[in-house]
Amino acid sequence: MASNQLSGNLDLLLLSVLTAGEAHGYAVITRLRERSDGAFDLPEGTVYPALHRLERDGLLTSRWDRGSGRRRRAYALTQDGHRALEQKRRSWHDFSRGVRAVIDPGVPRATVTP
Amino acid sequence: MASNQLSGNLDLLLLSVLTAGEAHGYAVITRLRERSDGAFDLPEGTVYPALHRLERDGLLTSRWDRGSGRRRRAYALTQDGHRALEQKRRSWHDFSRGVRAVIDPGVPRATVTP
DNA sequence: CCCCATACCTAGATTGTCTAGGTATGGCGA
DNA sequence: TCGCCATACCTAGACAATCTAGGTATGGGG
Repeated sequence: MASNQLSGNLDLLLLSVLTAGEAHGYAVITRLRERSDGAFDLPEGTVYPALHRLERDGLLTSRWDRGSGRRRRAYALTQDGHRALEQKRRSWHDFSRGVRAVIDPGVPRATVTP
Repeated sequence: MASNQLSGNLDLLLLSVLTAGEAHGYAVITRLRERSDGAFDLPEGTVYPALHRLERDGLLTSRWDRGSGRRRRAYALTQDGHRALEQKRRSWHDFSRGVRAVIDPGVPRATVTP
């Protein structure tokens, strides 16, 4: 995948994989890789700080999980997190529609006003 | 549009609007805004340095155009530019497919191997 | 003849992702 | 049983890209 292409869309991806339910950081990375068929294989140094930032901004909560022997920090979406996810999904659709409109000149956009 | 969403995809957009033919920087900004229905209204401080970078990397050439009174720097795609554009289009398609796969869990991807 | 849209430019701020390190441990294979 | 690897977490600083905020100049319309 191109270098810094996911800049600005990482939050959308992280929040998305957490809609399936609580997960810890390492599992987020794994899920992301699996769900994208290997396209998104993010380094830990990218994901952990991003999760911390999202928690700081109130979109995620975390708890230490000692269930399976090994210590894990499990993350879950907050109410604000769900709202932000919806907003970011819309934003993504607008953005990708914009890109398509620019790179596929043949296909005109639907006109909004009659 | 979300803050830094176009990070990593700006080159794709710039090269795309230049496939229609030679254009100068200001016109690139205008075309981008029009073609995207206002979604991409990029500041000059973003576009001019990006054009310089693309020229430095050999994807664009430029010439000073004194045709219409006012001085303009007209940019055009090079051979490498065309190739890079194709590559970036493919990269975009892979990326957006990946995002869709992650954010729309219901829709499974086509399996590549039989 | 004045003003605004056009047209160009750049230094530095900002931000986000990645590199490159580090620590710790549970479980499996030898 | 013991060593090693995958799991699991973390952070400081590098790096790259975009944006902010300035600046200059000019042609043409009102």
